[in-house]
Amino acid sequence: MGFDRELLKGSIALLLLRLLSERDMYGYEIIQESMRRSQDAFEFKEGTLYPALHQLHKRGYIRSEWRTGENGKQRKYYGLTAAGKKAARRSEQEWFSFTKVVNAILSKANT
Amino acid sequence: MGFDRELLKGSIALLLLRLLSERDMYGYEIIQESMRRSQDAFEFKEGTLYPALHQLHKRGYIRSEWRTGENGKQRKYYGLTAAGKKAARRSEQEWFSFTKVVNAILSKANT
DNA sequence: GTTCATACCTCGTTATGCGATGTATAAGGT
DNA sequence: ACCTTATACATCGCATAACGAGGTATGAAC
Repeated sequence: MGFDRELLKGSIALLLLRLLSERDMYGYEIIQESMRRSQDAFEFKEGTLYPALHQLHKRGYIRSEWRTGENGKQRKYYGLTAAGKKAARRSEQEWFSFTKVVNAILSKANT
Repeated sequence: MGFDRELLKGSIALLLLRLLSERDMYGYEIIQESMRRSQDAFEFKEGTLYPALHQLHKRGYIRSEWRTGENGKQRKYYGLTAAGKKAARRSEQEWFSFTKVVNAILSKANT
């Protein structure tokens, strides 16, 4: 991943919820899309992604549906439920306030 | 803590290193100081703090020293080693680039 | 016809936050 | 004198989670 792996924790769900709030996506697409947007700095591992998706599903935040892609391959598309959309907004808010607090502590440590 | 606990992971070491780069502090002081700076939004738990400090010590990033405070109580002061100062700069850099990437993914998800 | 990209998944290891719990001292109230 | 509270250190065990490794299946390309 490039980053200290520990930094990632907690932001996984946030990223998934926000990505899916844009449009329905299938697993492999999520991996590629997040790499593309981060210029390969960020790479979802499959061992991370699928369990995370399933967990969000279990929590009722996402729904899943098999569709056949243009290439004839079966793809499992994931999308947000109503609760998921709420959770997306909530977790994004939490992310902003969290980074704000960390940055506050950091900046005061510089003086 | 208020936040999704998972968000914290990985930023703990960062915060400790940056706080100690400012001045030597003892454990209890770190807890109070981080609460003060975040307006009580951020509270280090003792079960989190001390193991984290010991781990940083084991990695050679911090040194510790018992001193007697003005109130007559024994306090264990922690400070950064040379390696710790380097690690502080490194982890701060990593934090900034990490938040940049996450924000990049988030912002594109809004369009 | 074999290799590669696509596409899904699970399991076990490892790491870690932190609640619970324990110890000890000093201060302050009653 | 006694109790509570704040200070100050620490450990242990539970639960959670990232992810490397491994597994299966399909279509395309060479």
